[in-house]
Amino acid sequence: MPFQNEFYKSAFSVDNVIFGFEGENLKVLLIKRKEEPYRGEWALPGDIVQPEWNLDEGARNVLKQLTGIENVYLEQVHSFGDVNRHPRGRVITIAYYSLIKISDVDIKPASFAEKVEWKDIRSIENLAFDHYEIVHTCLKRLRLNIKLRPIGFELLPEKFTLTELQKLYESILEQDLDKRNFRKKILSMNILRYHNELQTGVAHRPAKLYSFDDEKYEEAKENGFIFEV
Amino acid sequence: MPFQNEFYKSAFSVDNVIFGFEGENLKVLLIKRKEEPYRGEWALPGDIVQPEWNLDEGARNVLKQLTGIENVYLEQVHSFGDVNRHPRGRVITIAYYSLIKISDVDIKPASFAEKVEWKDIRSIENLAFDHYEIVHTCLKRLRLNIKLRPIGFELLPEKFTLTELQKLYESILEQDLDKRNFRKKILSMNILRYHNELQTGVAHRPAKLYSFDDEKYEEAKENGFIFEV
DNA sequence: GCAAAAGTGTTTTCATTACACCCATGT
DNA sequence: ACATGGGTGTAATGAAAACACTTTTGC
Repeated sequence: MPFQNEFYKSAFSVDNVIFGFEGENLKVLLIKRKEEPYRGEWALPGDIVQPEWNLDEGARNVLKQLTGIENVYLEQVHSFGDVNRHPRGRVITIAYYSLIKISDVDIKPASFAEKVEWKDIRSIENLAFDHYEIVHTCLKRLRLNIKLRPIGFELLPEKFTLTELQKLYESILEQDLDKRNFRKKILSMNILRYHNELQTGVAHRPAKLYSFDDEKYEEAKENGFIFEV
Repeated sequence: MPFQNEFYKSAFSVDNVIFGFEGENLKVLLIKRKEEPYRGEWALPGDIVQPEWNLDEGARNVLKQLTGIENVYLEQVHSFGDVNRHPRGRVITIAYYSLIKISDVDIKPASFAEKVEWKDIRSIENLAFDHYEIVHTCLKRLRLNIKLRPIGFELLPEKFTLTELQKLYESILEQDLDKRNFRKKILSMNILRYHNELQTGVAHRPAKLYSFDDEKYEEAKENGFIFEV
């Protein structure tokens, strides 16, 4: 098997830090490895890049295998290639992160994983390989980008409340935000659509439901609007 | 030669966008290729990453071979791995940029290059492979980072005038800055050292010479200072 | 009627912008 | 004396921050 030989000398993989948001917590989809090395340990989902795949396709495939979903926000972050990062040989990995709506997903057990679970970002420790470093590098990048691009919405259901959006920002940025100022800023951007719909089944005044309006955003951009939180 | 076989199936390289600054222009060090593919065309300096090198080392080696210098600011930017980006097989390249002081450098002819030259960033067109895209991806990253970190100094001689610094920012950001406001902002950061030295040999009032003071910067950071231009 | 989160405006504070003239040197 | 870039301060503007109470619903 020539591929095996080659693999253990030098190979490329992609690893995908799949972010989701639930309740008030940012989560990452991790797998428990079924095979050596690092059998039984938690790790990022990833795969060897096949010769006929582009890098982004590799990252999308990882996601699709695990969750069945496609068309998500995906961003390449960094490549990790320390000589000794993989105990079986030289493997350079290209790290991506994806943003998905947890509610859209039914996790599929994957062949290479004993378990697949959403883990709270703050509870993550001790991952296989250099995956801990990868997760935190991606988190740092997410923190930067969420302030500069309207990508937070990718983590929320189609329709969401402003409080949910605020909690999302707070959990990613790890800082509290002022409710009034946050709402003022977001609403003044004029990139949300209000559906004349309210939350139901909550034991308090129901909140208005909004969705991100891509058309409005594109229009605003043409008029010189620059997203920034 | 097993390496050759493997190389032409799948390999990884580093490419280094080496930025320099001279006069009022941002420059990039390019080579004219001596060998196929793309013989005679301008390209980025790069190299195959040897199995025993970390990625950063690969990028530093490229720089060292070409200029003899070490200890420069280096940053990984993005990996490019489109299936067809290299006509001879699958080659994934990891792009870096470096910031160097042109005055420190005596360009060495490299074995793989017919010529090596500093090219004005605005004059660059039609590079080999996907190197044009790589240059512009790195430039975009530099534009972002130069606002958020005190790295502009890496492109200037040890001692520089405030006008030189301003011109540097203007050429990278491609926008004019107000002289008084720029100086006020930079000086108020308190991260420069004034040497009680002036420019000499200029046909106008000589400017004060400053250098970036790393100690002051570290101290300021500890007091919560965040660099931003 | 009580608990729980939604919703809402104004003032203060601070950073950014705009702007024009005198100064020191070489030729 | 003139050309060239160096050096400087203040007022106006606008964005961000601080801050507390009323509203609507379910139980």
